[in-house]
Amino acid sequence: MRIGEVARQAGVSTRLVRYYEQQDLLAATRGSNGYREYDEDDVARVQHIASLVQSGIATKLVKELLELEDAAAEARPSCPRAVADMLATELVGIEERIACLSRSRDTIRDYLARTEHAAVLSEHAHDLGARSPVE
Amino acid sequence: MRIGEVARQAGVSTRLVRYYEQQDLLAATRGSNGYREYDEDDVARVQHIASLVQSGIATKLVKELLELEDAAAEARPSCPRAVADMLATELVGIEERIACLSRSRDTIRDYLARTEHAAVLSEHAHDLGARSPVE
DNA sequence: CTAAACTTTGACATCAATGTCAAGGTCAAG
DNA sequence: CTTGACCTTGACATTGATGTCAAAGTTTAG
Repeated sequence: MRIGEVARQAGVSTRLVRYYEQQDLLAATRGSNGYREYDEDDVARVQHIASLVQSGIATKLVKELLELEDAAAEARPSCPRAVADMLATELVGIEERIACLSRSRDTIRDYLARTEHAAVLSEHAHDLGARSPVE
Repeated sequence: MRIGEVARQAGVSTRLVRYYEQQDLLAATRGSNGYREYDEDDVARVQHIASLVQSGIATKLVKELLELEDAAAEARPSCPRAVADMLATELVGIEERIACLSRSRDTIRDYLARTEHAAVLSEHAHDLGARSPVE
């Protein structure tokens, strides 16, 4: 599949797909004509990247995260102490974001639930499971 | 307390505090000398704003969220259908970010737990409760 | 073959969030 | 009173994530 298709399926612009590649977050094989070629996994990867970036994760960190996932297989990975510290720091940053967003999610949900338009909650029904603890 | 102190306590630059005020996210009383004056609640508000912005929430939306929280008291708020729809849309956006960040959090945790530096997890100990479901 | 739709690279534009610097007022300690 | 630390406003610079446009090659449908 070519760039236009992957962009459409992932819901981003082709510009961004190229940008992600330029930032080393994504690799594409090239056809003999020079066109980038992708598969379904790439669509998922692009979606993942876009989500992370929209969540305020800098592309530099996104790259690290993707590498961690790619290397998820390794049973007992080894990394310099400094890297582990950095990751731990990023981890708390991410945890803080989650807590913060969870709070806002609850705020919106509670608000909507009390308006006369509570119905929109079930329309845009997503995962209206039990309120998860703020973690 | 003045701007330098609130900025220090909230962990942001004074520049940002003024920026937030300019974006109507924050209000300050003014002393007779023209200096902005804040209290502890403002520190919390600034921290909250900064967290939201760092989570990729645009200031325009942050403003909406803060207004919702401020108006949390109203028992049965009324809002135009269009506003409710907009909030519902933002809600799913936020839920997606939470899911995405939760996944990355798990990735980092799992990775660190398998390295020889698993200790950093308890050092930067934060809330190491049971892994919450990805919601 | 031709026209429309796509792709490539590269440059330039934009927008939001921040930093930084300057010129001047305020305040507190010595 | 003077000096250093802090505050004011305002302007300008930067950075990251994007959009947009242009010139040129490619592919595909008719």
